[in-house]
Amino acid sequence: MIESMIDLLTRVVLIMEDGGSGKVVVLVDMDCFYVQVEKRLHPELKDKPCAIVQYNKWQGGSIIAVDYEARKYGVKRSLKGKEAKEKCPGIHLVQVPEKRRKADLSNYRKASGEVMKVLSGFTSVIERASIDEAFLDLTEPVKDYINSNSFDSLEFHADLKSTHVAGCNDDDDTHKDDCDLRISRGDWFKSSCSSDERVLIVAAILVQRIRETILNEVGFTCSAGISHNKMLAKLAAGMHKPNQQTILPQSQVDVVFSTTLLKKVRHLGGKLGEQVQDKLKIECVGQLQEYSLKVLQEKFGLKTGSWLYELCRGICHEKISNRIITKSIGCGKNFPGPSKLKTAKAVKYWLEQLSRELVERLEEDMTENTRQAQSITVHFLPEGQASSVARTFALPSYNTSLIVNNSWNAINKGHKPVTNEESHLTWTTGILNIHLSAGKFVQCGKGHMKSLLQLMSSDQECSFVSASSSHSSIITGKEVTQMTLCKEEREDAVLTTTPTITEQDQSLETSSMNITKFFTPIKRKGSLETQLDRNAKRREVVLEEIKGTLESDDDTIIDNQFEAVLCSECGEEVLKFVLEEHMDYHFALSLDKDSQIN
DNA sequence: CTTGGCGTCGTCC
DNA sequence: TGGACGACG
Ligand SMILES: Nc1ccn([C@H]2C[C@H](O)[C@@H](COP(=O)(O)OP(=O)(O)OP(=O)(O)O)O2)c(=O)n1
Ligand SMILES: [Mg+2]
Repeated sequence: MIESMIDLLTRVVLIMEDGGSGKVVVLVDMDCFYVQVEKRLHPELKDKPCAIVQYNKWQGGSIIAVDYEARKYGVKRSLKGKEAKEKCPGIHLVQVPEKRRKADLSNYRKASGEVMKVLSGFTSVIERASIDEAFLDLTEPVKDYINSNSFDSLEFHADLKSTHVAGCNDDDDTHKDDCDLRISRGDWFKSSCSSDERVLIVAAILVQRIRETILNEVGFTCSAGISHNKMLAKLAAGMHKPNQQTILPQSQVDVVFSTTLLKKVRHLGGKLGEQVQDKLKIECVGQLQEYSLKVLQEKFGLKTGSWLYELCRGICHEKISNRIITKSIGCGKNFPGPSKLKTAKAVKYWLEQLSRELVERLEEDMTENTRQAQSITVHFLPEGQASSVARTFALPSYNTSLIVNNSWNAINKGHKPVTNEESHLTWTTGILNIHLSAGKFVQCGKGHMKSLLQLMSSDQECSFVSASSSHSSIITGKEVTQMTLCKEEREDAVLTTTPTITEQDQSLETSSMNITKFFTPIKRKGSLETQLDRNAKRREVVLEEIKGTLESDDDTIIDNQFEAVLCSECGEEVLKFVLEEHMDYHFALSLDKDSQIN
């Protein structure tokens, strides 16, 4: 009787563990990503120790990515270029490209897009987690693979050359030799008769294939973690790098967690992790199992408490959203100490630079993803303040002047000039950071067009799925007359943040899409101009743009020559009869920027 | 110019 | 809703 009770309880626990869910979650993480991007561009650097720096004027610039050769010398992120040279004299430092006097990350974003596109050929459920990471839900592809392939377990061993199992004997780095992984992992493979573990082995075969495809098609290596949820997959991915993959099954959670530092777990790398460590006097995630749900909730709150309670048992309900493009597009710049922005002119200049970059990226985004941002948030950090201030305004069209103007007004409201010397504004306290971010995207367009990327990623058969099972399910005939707020593609798993024990209904068809309409509402200013007559026409164009914006701004209608208007280029009050002269200033500004592009 | 600089996402209120 | 803040890459 008592035994059967215990048995029942054990079953309940097993079901609650994510291993019991049968889900397969993978994190793909590119190896030293920016370095690989630059090495692809400059193949002569391939076998050299290498790091990426931005802004090399001060102390040789800051390092933001380091390859594995240079890491051997102790070079790491956040070092100055100078310091890296001291540690590794042979290191090659590649600078981040600059445009408009700021770092330009577009190369890396594009490369990231290439990777996401390859990934989307393998499963319809992908979440872009960062510029170089994506979570994949391989639950369905694994099922399909099992249903369409008769395999014997020996085949696994041959296929899984770069695969580790977290917490196994050979899993620490004590053996660096080429010990035969098939033998060293053999025991685990043999004893892995639970279906949860079997699906992870199958997943490893698929992931190996995915990684090979990425290498062949875009030329980058990556590492991967293979498990049942995001937390475990992320943890596993970091265990063996570069160019390797790690399985972390539920059965290995306890042994792995007994030595895993709290801060290594996703979301515990910051203040919360420190709090947990300090309040409970523990170091490793596994030690959290000693505490009851009640105690954890008392100490850390209801939500965080139950999250911790499950987390330390390998359970994590975090949803994998279906999205391979960003939900916001932003750009910003710091102006530390000596370079802080002290004058209105300086602030306006940098607003102009940032707005131009933003509009450029937004326009590319619109053609690529048939969507339009509806709002801009400007963040700025006044000297002396602990944190930055944010103000949001509507973005009716992709127009640089409008963004500059509204941002300037926002900054002026939150940060009044303290002194006004000789007709130009001077703040005694400067601006240390400005950031512009566009968001609230709406899908747009007429007809049932989809972007190229969406078509290729969602509508096609998964690459390793046999022809027997079809995932395609195109919803037709639905009328969409307005632009629709961008939402993630979903109709799949029901995942709650509470530990409900629900059998996942994994229906066969998983790829549905938003019905979108084709849409081309934005005027392309000067798009037909040739390079030759560009400058000749430029002035006119600038003037027209400025006037156009002035008139379209409700509170800046020009009535007579002596009225002061808010210039939409800079937000400054300008008398109408000096407006033209004032615009010369903006014209000069625009030429300045053109010259910086080259 | 002390963990930098630039960029994303999610939660809380 | 927007805005502050945390966490991450
Ligand atoms: N604080 C950070 C962290 C990362 N990155 C950029 C540069 C990295 O190349 C890329 C990916 O970050 P990762 O943390 O994944 O680091 P790497 O890919 O460079 O190395 P690893 O092989 O350890 O993943 O993001 C950055 O600019 N600033
Ligand atoms: Mg990486």
